[in-house]
Amino acid sequence: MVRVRFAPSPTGNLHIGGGRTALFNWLFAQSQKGKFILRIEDTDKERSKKEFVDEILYSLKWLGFNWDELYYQSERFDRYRMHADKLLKSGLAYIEKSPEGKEAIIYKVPAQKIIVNDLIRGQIEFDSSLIKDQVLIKSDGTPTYNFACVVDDAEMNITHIIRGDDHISNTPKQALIYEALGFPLPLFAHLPLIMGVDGGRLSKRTGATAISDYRKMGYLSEALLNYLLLLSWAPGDNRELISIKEAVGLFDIKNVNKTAVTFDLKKLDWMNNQYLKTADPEKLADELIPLLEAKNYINKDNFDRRYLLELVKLFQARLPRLNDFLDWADFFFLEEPVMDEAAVKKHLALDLSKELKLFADRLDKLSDFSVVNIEGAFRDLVAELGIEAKKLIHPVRVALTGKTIGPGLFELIFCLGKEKSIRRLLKWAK
RNA sequence: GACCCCAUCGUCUAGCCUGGUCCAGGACAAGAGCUUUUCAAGCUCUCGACACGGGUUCAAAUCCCGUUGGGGUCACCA
Repeated sequence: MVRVRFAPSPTGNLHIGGGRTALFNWLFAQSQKGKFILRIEDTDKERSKKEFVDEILYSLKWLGFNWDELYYQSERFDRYRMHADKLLKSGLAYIEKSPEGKEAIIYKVPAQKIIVNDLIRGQIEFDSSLIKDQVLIKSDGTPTYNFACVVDDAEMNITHIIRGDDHISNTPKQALIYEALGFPLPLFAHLPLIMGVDGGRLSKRTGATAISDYRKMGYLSEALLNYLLLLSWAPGDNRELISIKEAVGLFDIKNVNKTAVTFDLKKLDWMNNQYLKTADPEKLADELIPLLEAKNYINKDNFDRRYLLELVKLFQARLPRLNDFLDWADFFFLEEPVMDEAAVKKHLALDLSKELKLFADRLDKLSDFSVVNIEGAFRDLVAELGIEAKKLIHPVRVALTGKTIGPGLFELIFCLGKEKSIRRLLKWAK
């Protein structure tokens, strides 16, 4: 039975790289009908924080990863100690005393060739004579990463270790410890690193790094997952939109690429829009409600949900991020639209009092205020006035929304309502 | 610096294992146009890559070697 693990350290949020590692582990487990184990590597008492543990678990759930088992290294110190003592007894490790008299347990690294077969990269060779003796248990009694990691992976029967490229150089050190402890070596697969647009490591300077930041910006988890999936893996048939469920059936770890990749926000935006287009408006509305309330656009205990759903439908196909709805659709919630000065200058500089008054009047006279009738009234009016439709469409749009861009004008007027539309039109008719 | 990893359009990739069907395909971005209503939506088109040098071979993006370039690791952090 395949058993993989994702082992984050709660010294920070779950970041993009961690999310991707979790994704490939989870995907591999699902595709192999194996188990996905979560292990919190909280041996560093100073830097590990409960809030980060909570944040990581929350982000993993948001991404849709459910784990079969959960462990905390801080609860397993006796296991590490036991195995270290074993190595001490067998003479493979020794004690080193610090000037203050504290004792650390050090593993004596033997000089030998170490060959590791990587599922993605093939054979990798190392020469352990280049590796210095490794601390197993620090003088404060806590285990080091490489030691705790091996003890846990072995005791938890982990069969495949799928992790970032940056761990390649830890692999020979760990392989030696497996051997010393008498544990069988698991299989390894090292994923290429995700770089920022500057070519260096993904950092806050080059953009948001935490998974939760992307959630807060209005990215759908399905879109982020799909994007992350395509970073270093492709189904081979030129398809880009692949649901995580579908990916389970198509995924093969051997097809994962070796090259480091760049995290490109532009493509993520495109992908997010693709998912937003077909997303359930009910679900989108649920996510927007707290945000709209924070802006005082609605009162969550007293608002028209059906109306909000109409607005969501009006915008969802054109939003890169769900949160853009807040700015793009603000004029529906505000008493008066926020006017874009450049738009006013471009489309409302000329005096259109007559035309706007007439259109307001036609709207007022509609007994059935429907999209079709609104458009009909508008088309009739411009025909009578003998002007091009767009000569009036743009000014009307700006008067109503304050913006030059947005959804189709007639649906927009329908959603805005007769009264509000007329009031905003007349404001520009002297 | 030492060790390790990597190398197809600006970016993500297909092709590479099993050499010929590739003067290299797709997507994002960019540019142009269309959409008698905008664009940040949609449609169409354009631009654009096998890092370099040697081999092997009738034939190389594909195999081998080297160079260059990029990245990672060298903690009693994980």
